[in-house]
Amino acid sequence: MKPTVTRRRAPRGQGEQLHAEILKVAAEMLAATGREEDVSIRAVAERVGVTAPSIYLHFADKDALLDAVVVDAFTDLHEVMERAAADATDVVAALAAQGRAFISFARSRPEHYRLMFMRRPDHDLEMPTAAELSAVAGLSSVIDTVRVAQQRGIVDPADDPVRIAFTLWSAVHGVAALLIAKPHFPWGDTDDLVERVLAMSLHGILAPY
Amino acid sequence: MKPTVTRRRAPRGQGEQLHAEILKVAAEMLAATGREEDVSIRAVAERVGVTAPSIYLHFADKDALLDAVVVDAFTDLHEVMERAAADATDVVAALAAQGRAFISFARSRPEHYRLMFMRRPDHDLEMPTAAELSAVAGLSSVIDTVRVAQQRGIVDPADDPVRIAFTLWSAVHGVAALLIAKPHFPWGDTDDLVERVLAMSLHGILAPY
DNA sequence: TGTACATCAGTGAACGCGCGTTCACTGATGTAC
DNA sequence: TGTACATCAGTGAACGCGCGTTCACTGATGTAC
Repeated sequence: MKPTVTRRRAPRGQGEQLHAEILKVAAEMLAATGREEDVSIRAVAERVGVTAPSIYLHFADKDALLDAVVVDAFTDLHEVMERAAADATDVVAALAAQGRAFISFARSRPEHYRLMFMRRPDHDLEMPTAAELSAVAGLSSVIDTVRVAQQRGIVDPADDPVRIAFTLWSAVHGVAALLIAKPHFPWGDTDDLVERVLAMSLHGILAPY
Repeated sequence: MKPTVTRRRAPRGQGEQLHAEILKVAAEMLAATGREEDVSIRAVAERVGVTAPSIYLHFADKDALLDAVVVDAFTDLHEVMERAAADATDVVAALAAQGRAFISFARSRPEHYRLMFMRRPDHDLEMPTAAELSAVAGLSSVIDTVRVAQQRGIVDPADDPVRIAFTLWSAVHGVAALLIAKPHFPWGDTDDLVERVLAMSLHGILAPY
């Protein structure tokens, strides 16, 4: 049971350090191996250089560990979306940029994305929790952009910005999820497909009302 | 290891009967329990009224069994899509009907849909196979409808109907997949969301070119 | 400055579990004579 | 028509596996005196 890589034991107040390292390794392994099931408590422990039971000093159980990874990913996504909107010069460009950013986040971290948006819903059955709220937060920047578009009269101001955002979200999630799930499908130029989805969605939303 | 439900042994030429029954039970269990991992060889065998090893008389291994379920589901989807197009009165209505049919197939058989379109891609790494080809087939009726729309001049005839179909597919998959993955999310009226996605997509596709 | 002691981060061994799969077999079914 | 036999659908027991998790513990670290 001895981990192959040994590490120095943390000094007194430093328990947090191992917590962070476990989290980082779990996220890395998930991204690398690509299979949620392969990120076992034992494997994470070994990679960190610690025995399996010591994981439980920092996380209640395996679900808690994965949840923490997901929360981190939601935070990252939120940041990415905010930045995309900030860099754009006009509203329509901002919406397109956010869509593009969302999809490229998904494609660059497919296994994180999978846990965030494609996982079986057993987990959030009981609780809306941090992860769920962050998901909403990830959306919040799109909702903001839609609101601006409404103020400019580019999008129907009488409509509900939240539902418009959900609609756009569906489209970008669709292409992202398909590309992740079926990478060997004969898509042709995938970037072109992404652009087509964005163009279709924006045309559809901006259509004269 | 004795199955709790006993069944008559199949007469000589009738080996096929058990094959079909295993397939049916596997599909049912998948739909009912909702978790791919819970559909174990042992559980299927018990439900059929047979011991686990006899599954191997009919399917090479667990993957082969699940693949067979998926192939069946693709066949059903293809049928649903064809029928939706046939019942519509004009091309635009046909496209909308196909989108609606696709999404409602997904929502009525979420676990089958998950295996069809949301599964980790390990499986089709080596082979495009029956399942993949059926997926294309499921799409083929949409491609046909798009072609008709192009002939009528409703959609840009210079564009590639296959890529247009992929784009539409992304949108409908998006809303279907989100509703399946996050049933507890505060969507509001989900049917309204579906209609919005369809309206947006069709507007986007039919936009004056 | 030196020693006894409390703290608590991390260990090692073990648990029970259900899984997919294998293997040598059994015994009902159908056939040949 | 009756009997010996071949076929092959299905059985029962066992395999090795990796998993999440528990529990009593150890021993380095820091503190009190």
